Amino acid sequence: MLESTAILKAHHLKVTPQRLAIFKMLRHTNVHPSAETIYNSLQEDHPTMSLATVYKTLDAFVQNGLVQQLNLGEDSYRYDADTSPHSHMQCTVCKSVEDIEQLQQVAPIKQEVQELTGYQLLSEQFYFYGICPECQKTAQ
Amino acid sequence: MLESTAILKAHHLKVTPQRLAIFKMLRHTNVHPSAETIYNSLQEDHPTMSLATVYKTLDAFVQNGLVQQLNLGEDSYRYDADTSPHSHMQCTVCKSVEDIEQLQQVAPIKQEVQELTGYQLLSEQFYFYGICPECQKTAQ
DNA sequence: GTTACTGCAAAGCCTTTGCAGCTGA
DNA sequence: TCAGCTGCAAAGGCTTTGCAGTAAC
Repeated sequence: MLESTAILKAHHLKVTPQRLAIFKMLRHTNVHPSAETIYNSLQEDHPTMSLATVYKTLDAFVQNGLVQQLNLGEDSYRYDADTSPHSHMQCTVCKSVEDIEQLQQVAPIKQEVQELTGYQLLSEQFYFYGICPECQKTAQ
Repeated sequence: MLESTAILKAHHLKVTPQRLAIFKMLRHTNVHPSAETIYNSLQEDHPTMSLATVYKTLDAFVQNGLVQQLNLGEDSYRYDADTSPHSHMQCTVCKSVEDIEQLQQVAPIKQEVQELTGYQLLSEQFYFYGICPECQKTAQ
């Protein structure tokens, strides 16, 4: 994995401790945190960092394609440092979000949409909702 | 098409002029309006109706499965009276939203996700983004 | 030395809530 | 009648903005 500092520099973003902390945290988690979650989890190491800085930083990352903003129909956005094209799945019980990488069936559906609509397709977001294996066990 | 009044009654919703107006408007449009758009377009016929009533009404409709709430990553939600399972496509230029009905490739991707994740799949939302035929012409 | 970022507070915006009065069934 | 809806105003919650001070380069 490339060094976080190098990636920020490559995008002409000034490397500050706050930015590094947010970026590294996002790259090392798979929980798809919200701005508030990020803020809280960095409170201990960066007690003076403000929520506004988290938002501004996340915005800068999204603008530069370093992070992807997820809109799962909750009250707030979630953020994902995995920028490869992939889908997301949310458990309707525990609200956790999982990445679904490399679905074979994405290409055919994109092609069908393109043929059907005449749109010049730029991107897509697939959100799946269901009950995760863990919560299925608990329910029994 | 079933009468709007009958549909509301069937869901034990009191039939008020405001609700009828909102429901009919949604059933006769394909622009996927926001709460504010609905409010504005009904101002002439229902000048005393408040935005809060629009929100409360839309919430009641969504709870009863009469209307579906769309989350396209804009500042506000959009609403769609077409409750059949279908996908949505938004033009990134003119921001218009189109329904995409009966995609053949939805079933295979759902099956792939189910097998891959072990989730009990409940629902899904597919959002496509691109440039519509109209805007493609304009750009040339 | 500049440019751009941080942090605080305040504001913005969409949406929800509380409540008194009204109305549909 | 009376449960439930409307409309007004106020509040809520997430996110953005303005600005002075500060830090990165």
